[in-house]
Amino acid sequence: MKNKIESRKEEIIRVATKLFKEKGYSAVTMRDIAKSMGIKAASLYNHINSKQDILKTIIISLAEQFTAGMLEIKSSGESCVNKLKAIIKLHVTLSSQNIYGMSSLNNDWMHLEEQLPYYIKLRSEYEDDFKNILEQGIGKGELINVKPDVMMFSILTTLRSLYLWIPKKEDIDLHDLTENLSQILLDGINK
Amino acid sequence: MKNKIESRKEEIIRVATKLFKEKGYSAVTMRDIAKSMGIKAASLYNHINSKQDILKTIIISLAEQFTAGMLEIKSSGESCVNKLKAIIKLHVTLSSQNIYGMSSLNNDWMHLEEQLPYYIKLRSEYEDDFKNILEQGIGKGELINVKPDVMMFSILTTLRSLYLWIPKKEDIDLHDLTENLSQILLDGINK
DNA sequence: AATTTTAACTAACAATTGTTAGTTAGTGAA
DNA sequence: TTCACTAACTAACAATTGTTAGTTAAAATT
Repeated sequence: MKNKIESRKEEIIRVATKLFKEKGYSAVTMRDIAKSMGIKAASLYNHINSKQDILKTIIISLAEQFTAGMLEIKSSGESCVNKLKAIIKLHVTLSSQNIYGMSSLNNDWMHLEEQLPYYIKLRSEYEDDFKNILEQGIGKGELINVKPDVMMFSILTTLRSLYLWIPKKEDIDLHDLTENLSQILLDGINK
Repeated sequence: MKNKIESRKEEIIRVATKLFKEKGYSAVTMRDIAKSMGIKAASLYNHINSKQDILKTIIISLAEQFTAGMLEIKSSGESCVNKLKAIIKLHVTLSSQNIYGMSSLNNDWMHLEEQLPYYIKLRSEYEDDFKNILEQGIGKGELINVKPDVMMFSILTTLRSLYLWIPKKEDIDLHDLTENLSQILLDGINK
């Protein structure tokens, strides 16, 4: 059952994810998805339950990967600065592996229906964990004493937008990117 | 003709802008907009030409304000760091005055039709100007020598996402926010 | 008072939406 | 060979979409 080769269902989700990034969930029709695969819209329903379900699969799977990553970082016992570097790396990794899906995660989460409260819970907990790390860093004197809200917003929105930027640089080295981002986000650009 | 009081057309645009932020352009119907105003969808067409036209008005007007702001900064003769601070202030100002419209600018620009090339031109030029300032800063030794692409991406995506964050803090002082952001974006958070 | 203008309305349109029902050709297992 | 299964198809559906036409009551202008 679980083959290495892509199942038809996975293909639908992959194609849909790319279309969702280009036009947004609401502007993509089932006929668009079908046409991209060279079949008819009705045929999609042999493999998936609904359009909603495609979106849910994309978003929840990604959100849970971020949650799992944060859990590991949180309990790593590293310094706060190292935890922040690990968060940066987590975003670079997941974003580069899911450049299309990140768009739905960022822009189409409000079109989740039953799963909306669950998504919001995951996101809130992620942000709380992030903020806790920053607050500890301030408390221990590792970080400057600026409002952790503003700090988190600034860093997290940069990381959340990585998907917009990674595909533009085909030759990009992800390790370099992680290093450069860490430097910029942690130490600033001012000499 | 040009009264201080809001015209019906302006009211439509204001209401639509808010709905576009909540659900995205494609998911908002003319009947949604009309319902929010307590009238019927057909009545909207006494004041506006099309749904497209509402989006165009929102996005192009905002994009042109950013272009105008950048033009002023570019030719100010200030140091690069001060130019960057001015850009931060520009984004805080325009974002706080247009928290709903910024969402369309960021997420619904691809649904522009005739005006899409013009929008893309404005955006490219803005980013080129931004990058030039960074490159000059590096050349003069004001800024650290990291890829200006990564620097611009990091700062600009933070600034472009301000609209998501400003409304959450009702008591926010915009001057404080500008200062905090300048510190974080320019000098980092590492002590 | 007569008129034009404004801005709402109802009714309808053609196109498009997500989805279901029923059918059919091909594939692997019994 | 027979059988069940897979995955495509055509046809259709009810609902919703942006928009237009024609009407009407009130307000502004003459």
